[in-house]
Parts: sequence; structure tokens; C-alpha cells
Amino acid sequence: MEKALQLKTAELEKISHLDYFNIALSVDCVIFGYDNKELKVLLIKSDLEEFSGLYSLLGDLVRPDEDLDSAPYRVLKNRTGMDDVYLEQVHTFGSIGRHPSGRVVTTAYYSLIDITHHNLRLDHNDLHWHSVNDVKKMAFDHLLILNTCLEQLRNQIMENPVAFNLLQDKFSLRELQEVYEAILGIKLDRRNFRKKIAAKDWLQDLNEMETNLSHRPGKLYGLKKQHKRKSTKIT
Amino acid sequence: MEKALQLKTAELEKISHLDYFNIALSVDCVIFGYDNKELKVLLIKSDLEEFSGLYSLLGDLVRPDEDLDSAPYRVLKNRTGMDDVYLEQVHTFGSIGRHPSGRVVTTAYYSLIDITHHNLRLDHNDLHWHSVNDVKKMAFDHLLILNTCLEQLRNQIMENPVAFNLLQDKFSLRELQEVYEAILGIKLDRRNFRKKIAAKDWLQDLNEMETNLSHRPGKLYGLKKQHKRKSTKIT
DNA sequence: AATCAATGTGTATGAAGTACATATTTATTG
DNA sequence: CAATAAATATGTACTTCATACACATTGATT
Repeated sequence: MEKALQLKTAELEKISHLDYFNIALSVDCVIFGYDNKELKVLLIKSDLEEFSGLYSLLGDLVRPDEDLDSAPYRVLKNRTGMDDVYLEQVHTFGSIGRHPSGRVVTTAYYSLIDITHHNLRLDHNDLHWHSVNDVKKMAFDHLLILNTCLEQLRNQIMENPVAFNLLQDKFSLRELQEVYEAILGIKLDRRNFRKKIAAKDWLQDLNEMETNLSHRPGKLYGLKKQHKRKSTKIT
Repeated sequence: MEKALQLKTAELEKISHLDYFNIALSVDCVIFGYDNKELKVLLIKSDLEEFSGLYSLLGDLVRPDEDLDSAPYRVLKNRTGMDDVYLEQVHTFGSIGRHPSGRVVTTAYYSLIDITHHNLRLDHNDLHWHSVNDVKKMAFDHLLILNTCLEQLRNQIMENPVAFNLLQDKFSLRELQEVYEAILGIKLDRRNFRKKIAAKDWLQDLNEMETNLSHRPGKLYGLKKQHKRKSTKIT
């Protein structure tokens, strides 16, 4: 048993209809968005009886002919139409009882998307944005998955320019700061925040100003090209 | 297809003998040790023809009746007899072609063990310690897995007192520093290292000294009880 | 012209990281 | 037993980073 992985193909065939392949593998996507100064997460109503009334993450079983890391891109593309997103693997959850219908191990990914920019078909897919702070109960172990991803996101945003994916291409420093505050759940000092971001050399000054405000407009910035990550994982 | 995870049990039965369960799930353990001022990793000779002469990590298929996170503890216990180790999930690798015998997705864990303390049955299991720096080629994608785990280890040792698991219960600050140097692959300043470690409040002064040295002996320390992590994952 | 509501900016302080040298202890050796 | 060798133990100056905090400026509105 202990050596199963070292067996040759023929031997592997023999054991493949023992219990070894009775574990299904899925991916679940924690898709973060940002609206109304709040961090949101995109959820779907669970149609498992056990979880009636609860929401779950967007997931699907991994197909035998796709890379594990490609599966969440497929899910995201199918659900939202987007294929230029930042997706990161976070953790794999595999407790015996986590799925009521059978043994399903799931690998969790998170993604940050601009809810205004893309053609989200929320109605068609029965998808809904939820304020992360308001989500108290979810189907499966998805609340644990959500919290794990949120924690990882919080740990990353000062190192990597990922939070920018929540915003449109042009944004003011105020908007950027509000995004950071929504993710971290705390207020930040404006001058120190700007100093810190400036030190990262992430921003491109677009020489444009905000418009249609009833007060002094701020300068608009974009994320420098060399820091933009595009999907390369669809196989 | 996209909704497979939301299907009811009966429906799940129906599709369970389509291709969905033709992905096997394994765990692989990157077991780090420390000897002769070098970071080591415990490897086994691959007995796949494709990889003849190469070494691989210790792994096994996940059993249907065990939690994913329990599997590496089982592997480690079976291989080394140890069950009081620190094991941490790092990443899941699932490229289509990563295993020549079929579709196997593997979740990687790392562990740090004291190579002197436990009853390692190296000969019996055909296990060998390799200097991490000398490992240039491995079976499967195991070199990638090793490097991913090493990177994560390096990122963790200043936050979490994990490196201590490489040492025996009593150690001098010099030994501790040498462990850190071996993991990070750089030399550290003695005074600054001690200052940093002292600030963590990890160490218990044992009021003992090194013995059998041909020079001034150092004080011996232990890791404070509240920081010792024991395995709780065997189901 | 005055008011409102925001943007934009700098400095002083404390905390943490880094570079670096000397006195002390033990075992060993002549 | 005195001198030497090889290590331990420790503190300070310097720099870098994080934090706290206030005022002048801009553009729209009245």
C-alpha cells in the first residue's frame, strides 16, 4: 500500500478500481470584488438539500484532461466570462466529511476582479455579491475556505500589487486606499499610505484628474504594465 | 457539468464512474533534517523505470477513509516511526503530465525532524538523507515540490519557531544560529541573531552548559513549552 | 466672494534592523 | 601553572522603516 506510487503502470491499473480513485477532486474559487467601499465575495445559492438557503463558492470538479491550476480559470471564465484575472492557489481542504455527497477534496483559489468592468452574468447564473463581513454561514466548509483566502489576501497586499485588480484601470489614491481599508478591515493614515505605495513603484501617473466631483479632484493613476498579471493558465 | 458539485447524492452516483474519479490523490512529504551544518532532505530511490536512478519524496495515495491532512502523518509514521512532528501543507501540484503512470494530483507537506532523536529505519526503507544543496534532479516534479517547500520554510522561520524541530531538546545559540544559516543559505551576524531570537521569547534558559568542548562552552536552551507543536492529525 | 469638501504634502519621533569590537571563559599545551 | 587557542557573551552608533500628526491648496457650489 505504502508503495502504490512507485508501482508500474500495469500494477496501477489493477488497484485503480480499489478505493483509491474514489476520491473526487474539485476546485473552489473565492472571487473577491469591491463595491460601495466594501469587500465583496461572489457566491452561488447551494442547491444541495442539506444546505438549502445557504450560499457556496463557485466550484467544479477537476477534469481528467486539465491541469489542476487551470480548473479555476475555467470555472471563472464559465461563470463570469472573464479570462484576464489574477488567480492564486491557497490551500487544499480534504476532511473526510466536508462534502455530504461523498469524498471530495477541494483546492481553493482566490481571485480579485473588477465588478464593473466585465460582463458578469449574475442573474443568469444565480450569482450574488455578498459583503465579506456579512457572510456568517455557508454551505460545506466554505466559510473556512473564505476566511483562509481572506487571510492570505491580507498578508499579500503589501508585498504584491494584487489589490489593484479590484479597481478599474484608472483610479485615485483615495480609491486605492479605500480598497486597502476594505480588505484589511482597518482605517489607514492617508499620508503614510501614500508614502508606502509610492515607495513600491507600482503606480503610473496618468496625468489625468477625477471628474464630476463636487470637490477638489484627485490625480488618476494606473498600475504599471510590468506589474499586471494576466491569466496564462487556460490549457 | 459545471454544476456537478451541486448535484444530489443519487446524481453524483451516476457520474461517479464517468471520468471524474479517474484522478488519484496523493501526498508527498518534504522531510527536512539537519546534520553537519547542512540542511538535509529525506529521499527514497524511485522504483519507477522512467526515473531509474533518481530519488523521490516520500509519498502515498490518500486513503478514502482518512483526512487529507492526516495522510502525511501516516506516511511519516510508517516511514520513520515518528508521530510528534510538525507538518505543514504547502501546495498542491496537479499538472496533467506530472506522473507517468496516470493522473495523480499531489498535495505537498513539509516537516522538520531531529535526525538523531528518532528511530529512523533508513536501511530498511531504503531512505537516504541528501544535502538540499546537492539535489539537482529528482523523479516526477519533486524538485519543484522540494524548492517550493524550501521557499516556504525560509519564509516562516523568523515568524514561527519551526526550525527548532531540527535540533535536539537542548541546544546552544551557536547551534541554533547554524540551523538558521543552513536553512537560509546565508551567514548571520551573531549579535544581531541573538538579539532577534531573544526578542521572540521562544527560548527557555536551561541553566546548563555545553560539555566536552575544547573551548568555552555555551549555555543550553530549549524551546518554551507553549511553542512546541505536536501532531494531532492522526485519525 | 465665501464656503465646503476634499486633495496634497513634510517633519519629528520611536522602533527595528544592521554593522561592528572587546572582554571573558574553558580546555589545551609547553 | 602560565600562556595560548577558540570559542562565548555582550552594547552602541547608525540607518532605515513605521507612525503620528497639521496646514495650505484646489475646484465646485452657493
